[in-house]
Amino acid sequence: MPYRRTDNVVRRLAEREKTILDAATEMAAEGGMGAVQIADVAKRAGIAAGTVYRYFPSKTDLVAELVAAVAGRELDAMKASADAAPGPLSALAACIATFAARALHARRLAWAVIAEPVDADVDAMRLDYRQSLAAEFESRIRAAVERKLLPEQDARVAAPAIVGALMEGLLGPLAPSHDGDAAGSREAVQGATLLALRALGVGDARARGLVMQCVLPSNTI
Amino acid sequence: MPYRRTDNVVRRLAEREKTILDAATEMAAEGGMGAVQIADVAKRAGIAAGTVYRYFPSKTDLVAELVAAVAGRELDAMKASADAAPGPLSALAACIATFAARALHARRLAWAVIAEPVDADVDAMRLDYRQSLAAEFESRIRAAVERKLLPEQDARVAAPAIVGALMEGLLGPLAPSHDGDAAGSREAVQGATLLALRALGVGDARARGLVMQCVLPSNTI
DNA sequence: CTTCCTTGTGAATCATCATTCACTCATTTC
DNA sequence: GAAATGAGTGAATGATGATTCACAAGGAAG
Repeated sequence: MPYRRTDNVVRRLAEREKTILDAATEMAAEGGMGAVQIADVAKRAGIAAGTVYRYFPSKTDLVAELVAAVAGRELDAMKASADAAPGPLSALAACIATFAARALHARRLAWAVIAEPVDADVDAMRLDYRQSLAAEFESRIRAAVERKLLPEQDARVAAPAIVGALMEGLLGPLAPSHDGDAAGSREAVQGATLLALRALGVGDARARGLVMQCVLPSNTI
Repeated sequence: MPYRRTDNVVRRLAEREKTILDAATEMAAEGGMGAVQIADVAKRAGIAAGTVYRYFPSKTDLVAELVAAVAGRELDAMKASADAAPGPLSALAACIATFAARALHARRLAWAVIAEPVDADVDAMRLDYRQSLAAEFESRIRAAVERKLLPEQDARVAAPAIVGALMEGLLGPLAPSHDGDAAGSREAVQGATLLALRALGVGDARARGLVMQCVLPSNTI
């Protein structure tokens, strides 16, 4: 039995895999998905290009894992803040506000992971995230509709529409920028959340109340 | 004076340019922006690849013209239907509904022209369209806000958010499909318009009224 | 320390497309 | 018809970037 992976080696391999993934994530956060190029990722991770392929069978897989990691974190945060809310409507508000606040905080990365132009293979991966994102909103919308807290509506259309509204309103290239402007960011998040809640049929006054209630605490990024 | 362009030649050249543009548009409508490749466009137009470059200095220019052509048509339709409306709020509703209906009608093309993943150069061109689109909504939102028909809000955020909501809710990969289902399409357009109006702060009841008033006539694609 | 296997390397390869260009073909003018 | 010039061609070129692979280096077992 001339060779076997030692715990030490296993740990080092896992660390390196994480290093690569982190490097790729940083590239995406700084320069968008287009900047995620194997050669550059390898350089940032301090390894050779070929080594990346010892850890990920293809670039598509690498990007898929990166998207999954980011998506998982975001979805968890959304669920946590929503589940902590007192009722279905404030859960919805919390969910939306959390997504908005966190996305705006890491704007470029969020855009890269959700929407930015890339090729078809990678795009398929991102679909999963958008899917989960929409699903999260959708189930909460349904819950609220069932309890007559929202007007009757097709949650299958409403959920992606909310995702789209938040994306374009906060992250997209047309959205105003709030670099290093904490107050402006908070306002933008509140505005977007308000808009989203109203879109679902919450009255303006009620929506404002919900926003006031939830955006401030969920500010924890 | 051994050679000069005859009217006949000028016409033929113009025709061919249009043929190329049409071919590119068809490719985009069928397979998305990724399918717009010079060699394929040339083949569909019945010419050699090199000939395309007699008409367009680069692929980016070709795509820019294609986007501009589609965008112009859409913006005109939106303006026309909005200007025909009796008041600022129904103008807004008409504008939104027209965009939604027409986009859903040529879903793939609309998606390609507005949002679909492509490279940076091309993306810059599309930005103009989104910009104009958002600007169109924005000015109408401002008009309505000024007359107290909508609650105070930041139109700079609201306008792109509406674009995003319509895009994702109707066109995006998560949106339900209504191929050849006219009734389903109309319903989707109405639902999306309703959602967009509510997002801007129109009350549910009022919004429903506006939708009923405008979606049906503006059905003219 | 030797043998064996795994991991790391990075230059070379491949694939994809836009773009070019030396050439042929068409049209105009005289 | 001949000269002149524009239009059309498509194989060759170039750029970009992912992927491979023959080899080197490193750690494990005896």
